[in-house]
Amino acid sequence: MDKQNRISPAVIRRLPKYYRYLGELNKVGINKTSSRELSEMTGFSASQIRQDLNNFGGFGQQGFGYDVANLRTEIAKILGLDKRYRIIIVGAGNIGQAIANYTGFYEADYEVVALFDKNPKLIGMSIRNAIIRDADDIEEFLEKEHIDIAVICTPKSVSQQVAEQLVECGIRAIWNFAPKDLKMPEEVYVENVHLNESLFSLTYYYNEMRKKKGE
Amino acid sequence: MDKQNRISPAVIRRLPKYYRYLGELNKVGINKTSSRELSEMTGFSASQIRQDLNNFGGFGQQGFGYDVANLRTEIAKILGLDKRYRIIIVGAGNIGQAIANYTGFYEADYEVVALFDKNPKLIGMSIRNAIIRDADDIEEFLEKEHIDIAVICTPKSVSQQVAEQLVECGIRAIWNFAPKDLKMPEEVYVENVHLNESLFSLTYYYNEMRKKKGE
DNA sequence: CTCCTTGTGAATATATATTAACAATCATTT
DNA sequence: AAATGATTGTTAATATATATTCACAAGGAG
Repeated sequence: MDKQNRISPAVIRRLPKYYRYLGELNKVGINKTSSRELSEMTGFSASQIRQDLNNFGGFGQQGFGYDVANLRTEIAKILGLDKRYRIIIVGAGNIGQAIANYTGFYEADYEVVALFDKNPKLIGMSIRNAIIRDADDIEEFLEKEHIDIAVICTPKSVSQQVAEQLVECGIRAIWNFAPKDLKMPEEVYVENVHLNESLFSLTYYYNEMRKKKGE
Repeated sequence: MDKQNRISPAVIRRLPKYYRYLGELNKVGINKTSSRELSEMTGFSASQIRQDLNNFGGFGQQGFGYDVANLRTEIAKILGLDKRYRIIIVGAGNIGQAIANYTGFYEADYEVVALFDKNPKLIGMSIRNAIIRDADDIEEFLEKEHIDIAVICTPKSVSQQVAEQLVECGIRAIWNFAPKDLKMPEEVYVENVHLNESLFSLTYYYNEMRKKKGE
């Protein structure tokens, strides 16, 4: 009941997409859908969608389809979006502030509880009810407050060190925006958003297209 | 000479990582390395690294290894980082501004030429030499200026429409931060950064770990 | 009763990673 | 100048992960 239960990461990556498309259907007032319809919207095959969902149980009605709101709720439960998450952001520069202001958060129940920075000019400022605190107070803060997810938006030079400190204080989930691969014990899950790698890939494919067109 | 030459996307995604690690070696003053050493740093197998590089030619010296600076330059060429790119950012909200301020850009020769927004309060402001202009002037602007890459940081509700407008004006590379899958003709390359999907995946794995620990 | 779509399994295809092997060849040492 | 040791470039074989395709019984809606 361990290896058998393990769901392919590719499936997990698709769930948020299903969730998003179901949200769009919901918003337009459509409350019934089918794997075929979802296929047209998402570009994934109907069969794949059914198989993906089947990893977690049967959420549809045979011969009928899926109830949009219900399926959306079920996917939310699978992802854990039915719970509340308390977040801190370490590094309150451009990216850190942008994340704190990011409204996409609030679709689910994520709450940015605090930001941390070294820069005295930033300390004391507040962003959407969250105060920017002195980075030296992280440990003290984490002793008192329960935090689920830490977002690392520091310069890469200190990211590893910051991550280790956070883990020492009990953090087990890191959303890493620093352009560095954090070396972490395996009980810590790190989700990377490497913007420069993303941009470099884009650049490669942009040039490939230009070559193709030029020939 | 088409299907044979096509390089797997997985390889392309690894190149920026090699580039980054070589940069770090360079910075520390190390000018010679090997696939074995790179393997230890990156976590990819030495054999895989050699195979990846071999897709593009031989950059090392048999019996010796790789010259760090040279290999880095070669990877830069492959990705196209030896050229200059002119960028516009559409949507000058939190994310748009953060991207404009993002210094990771300037490792390579990317230049943010302008931002665009609808909000009169933002229009006229400037961020690092780039002025925020009226979104109504995008077409006019693109007629006069050559732009390589457009970054979409608008709300999702208008992202598709904005993208179509950009493509009409000749844009062929889009870096999309809006939580929406853009439907584009195939001569346009879209690189998505879907922050909420990233966060939702993180949430899933965070909960999986908690379950494992709880049992 | 009919039609439709799910849930499910199986078989196959494709993409990617892993492993092994080794000749070629360069730097270094002797 | 020759021997040594190291590491690339390269091919091949295999393993794994993921996607695709087909099929169809089961069961609910109408």
